[in-house]
Amino acid sequence: MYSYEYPRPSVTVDCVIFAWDSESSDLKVLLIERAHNPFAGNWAFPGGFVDMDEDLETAARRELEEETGMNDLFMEQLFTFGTPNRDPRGRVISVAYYALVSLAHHADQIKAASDAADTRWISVKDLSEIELAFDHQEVMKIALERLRGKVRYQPIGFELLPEKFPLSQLQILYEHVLGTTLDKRNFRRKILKTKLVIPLDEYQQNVSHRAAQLYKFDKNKYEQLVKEGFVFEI
Amino acid sequence: MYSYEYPRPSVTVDCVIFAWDSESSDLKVLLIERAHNPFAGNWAFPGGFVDMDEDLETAARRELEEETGMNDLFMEQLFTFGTPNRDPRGRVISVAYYALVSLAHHADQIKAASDAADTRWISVKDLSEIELAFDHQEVMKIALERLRGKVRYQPIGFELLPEKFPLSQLQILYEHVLGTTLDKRNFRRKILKTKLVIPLDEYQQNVSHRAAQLYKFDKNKYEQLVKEGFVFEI
DNA sequence: GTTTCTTAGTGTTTTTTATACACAAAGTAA
DNA sequence: TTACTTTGTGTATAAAAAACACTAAGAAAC
Repeated sequence: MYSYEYPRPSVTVDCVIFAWDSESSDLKVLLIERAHNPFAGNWAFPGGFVDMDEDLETAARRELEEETGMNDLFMEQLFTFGTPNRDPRGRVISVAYYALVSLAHHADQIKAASDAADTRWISVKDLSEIELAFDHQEVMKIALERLRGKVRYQPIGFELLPEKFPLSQLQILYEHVLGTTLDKRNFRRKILKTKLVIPLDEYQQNVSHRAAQLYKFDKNKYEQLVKEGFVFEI
Repeated sequence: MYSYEYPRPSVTVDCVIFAWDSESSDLKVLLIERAHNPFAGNWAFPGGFVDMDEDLETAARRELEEETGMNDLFMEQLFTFGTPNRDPRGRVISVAYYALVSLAHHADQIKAASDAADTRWISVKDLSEIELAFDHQEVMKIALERLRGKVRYQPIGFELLPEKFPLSQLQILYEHVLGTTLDKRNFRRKILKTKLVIPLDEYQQNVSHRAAQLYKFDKNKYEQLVKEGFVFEI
């Protein structure tokens, strides 16, 4: 154990908050423009210090709620970044989390947050051209890899969609995250075979073409099936 | 940033060092018996404080080398544990890593380490009956889940075997880690189809039955194939 | 109100991959 | 020489993945 005289690192949490924008079919992340140095004017993931009596995930959820107004989102620890000079002010070890949220579903809450002058949803595909603070480009890279890897064997894609969605939206989401194209018939067959999506007696509204049937994800059924050894796979 | 008066957590690294004992076909981890309180007499994973100017992985590799005498092992960040009261002495955040090593291959170095009175290789299957310090049972659980998950889509099983091994050893290793039985012919076909194992003109020695042909893993070829988009899968 | 445009929704065939399964040959020990 | 243990090998069946194209619905434009 360090003596009290011995310097200790600071410990922070950072949150990569992914959102799927159904309108524009675009994967976005929430970024904050830094007002002060270091990296004033650059963008950074929301984050902050971990309180001394606070659990890491609790701290991450607190940051998440502060920025989006939402709790109870899908959230998972991503990676811990601790390169000695990642923060010029001193030794800062950052435990990164990533969260998934549907932009359409929570449009109202999120809008409040994103209306703040210094907070913005930025498309993942534009991110390489933006100056990110600290090692947040690296954080982003690892978050994307994780999302890509995980979406195939855990039904987390649904966390990014509104409660009710057409299957085409789900397919487009998968295609964007995985960076591939998928055959419509094969994709629908596969999804429906899992029995994890429930068809509703509702249809898309305000579209200028045939309206698609809406479905919802049956999370309870999934959790029950997992206990029985079921493994989701796309 | 915390002011210097504000208390900060300590940050440690802990290493779950997995080894495969070919002799007894047994998966083991390296544990240290604690001499002092808290948890005197209990077993714990090797670990220690991160120096202020030291990278996290560097710290983990330093601990690993101190305990096993080996460097350059397969090692990966596992998870960061930070529940406020996981260490009764104060707030300690532990970044856990896991490493893979072949017991047979490095028998000499490891023996030196494991000969120390307080250091021992303990079979994973006996671990639930052993009193582990801190939250190390939880660490163990997560390390095993990771190993099980990862072994199927990354050729890390080879890291646990000696340089030259018969295919039967590889199969037994997979069966133990995955907790299943595998068909010999199908398993061999699958492994050979990847072209990642090179058959040698050498055979098992000192066995009281027909000696099996030895193979070695072609790591360079694997890394090259990965660049071309190859995905290992068992 | 007919035409145009866009997206929804649906089956079958072929190819690939996974699974199930058994016996002869090698080599050591008794 | 016999018994025992482990190696090493092929085929047939079942399941899953991939490839592929047209009709129907509905809104918008003319």
